[in-house]
Amino acid sequence: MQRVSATKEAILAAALELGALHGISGTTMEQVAERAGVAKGSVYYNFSSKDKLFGELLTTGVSKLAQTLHDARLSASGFAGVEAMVTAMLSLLEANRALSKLMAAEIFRTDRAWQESIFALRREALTEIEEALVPLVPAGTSEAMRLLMAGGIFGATLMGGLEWLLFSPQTPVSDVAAALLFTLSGKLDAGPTPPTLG
Amino acid sequence: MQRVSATKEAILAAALELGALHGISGTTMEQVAERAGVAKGSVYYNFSSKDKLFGELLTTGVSKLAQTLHDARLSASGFAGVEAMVTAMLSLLEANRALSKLMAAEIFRTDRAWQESIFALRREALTEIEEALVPLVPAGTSEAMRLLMAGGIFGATLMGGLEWLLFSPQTPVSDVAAALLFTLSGKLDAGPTPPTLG
DNA sequence: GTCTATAAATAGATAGAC
DNA sequence: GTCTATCTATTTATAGAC
Repeated sequence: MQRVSATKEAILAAALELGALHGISGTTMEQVAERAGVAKGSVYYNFSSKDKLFGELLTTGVSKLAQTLHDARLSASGFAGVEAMVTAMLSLLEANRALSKLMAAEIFRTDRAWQESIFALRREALTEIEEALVPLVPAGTSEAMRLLMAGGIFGATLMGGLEWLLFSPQTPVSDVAAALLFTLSGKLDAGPTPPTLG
Repeated sequence: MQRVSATKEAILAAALELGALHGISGTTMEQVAERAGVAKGSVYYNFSSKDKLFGELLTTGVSKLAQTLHDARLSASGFAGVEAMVTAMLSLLEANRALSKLMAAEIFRTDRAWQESIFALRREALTEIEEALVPLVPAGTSEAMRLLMAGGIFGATLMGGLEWLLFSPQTPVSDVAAALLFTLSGKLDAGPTPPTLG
């Protein structure tokens, strides 16, 4: 009584790897079928269109990322919460390299069929970080500013993580987390300071 | 005695806008020609292939980014140098939104014809940031660690910048810079500390 | 230098046998 | 559920008139 069939799993895995290598538009359904070890007809039997296939892939992936950040945020408070989120996100990137590359390339696209749901999930992930920042920024800081900061932390982790996985994958995750957190610590770590930001 | 013809300029501009909207693989030479107001034959007269066209576009763009970071680094020392680089990069992103989106989507692709030159230029940009970090990190910090930090700062600026331009473009660049720099200040700003990083 | 027309290959998607 | 075969449209690229 498995949730999804083995064929569907194989198709999703093939699409993920090919999408990370060549982008979504650069990946053909024929290639997906070949890599999954099935015929193209079987791909269309499981996914009615290319958009549906990659939409499901990305929605699931970003959703998992948001959930990971949520769990990490609840695991610690103060700056330790941010540390936990960065570290958990790095581990997720390491365990899902293909998905990470795909996300990085697709997260700002504005012309996809699945755009709305991805944007909503991305916002969900950012909001997790933003909420962890509330007690760490000056009292008068607006939510918009906190979201920009959250975007920065998210971007630092995603790009730093991809830099790591592509160009120095032998570095242990703890070192990468330490490097990224070093650039983030300091004022955040010191707790609330007088309001100087809009 | 212009360096490039008006037609070539129009083609490059059209390719840039369309590439930012639909990705490179998702943009056709026919669309580029139409948007540039020329026939497809004229596009191929100026660029022998689609790869050459987008390769030139990206190479020029990332090169400009590296140059911008270089100039900003020389304009100030210490943490002020990092501040100058982040602010200059944000201004560049704002002035070249389409290029920014294209870069974000393409900078980690590993299957492009122009991959090597882009990777070299990206590394050049990162090295600019990395050099500015030398006097700001603990004495024993390795170059690899500094490059990871640089990747984080680069990613924070790129993603924070795109977040800004896509979702709250009314925010002035100074506020965005302040938000991103707030998360980066602190330990960096405080100068060298005892070596605790590999 | 710019155009139209077209070649040659490939894409997403469907039909229908098994 | 999975396959082969195929339809239709699109894509990169070229040829050759102007």
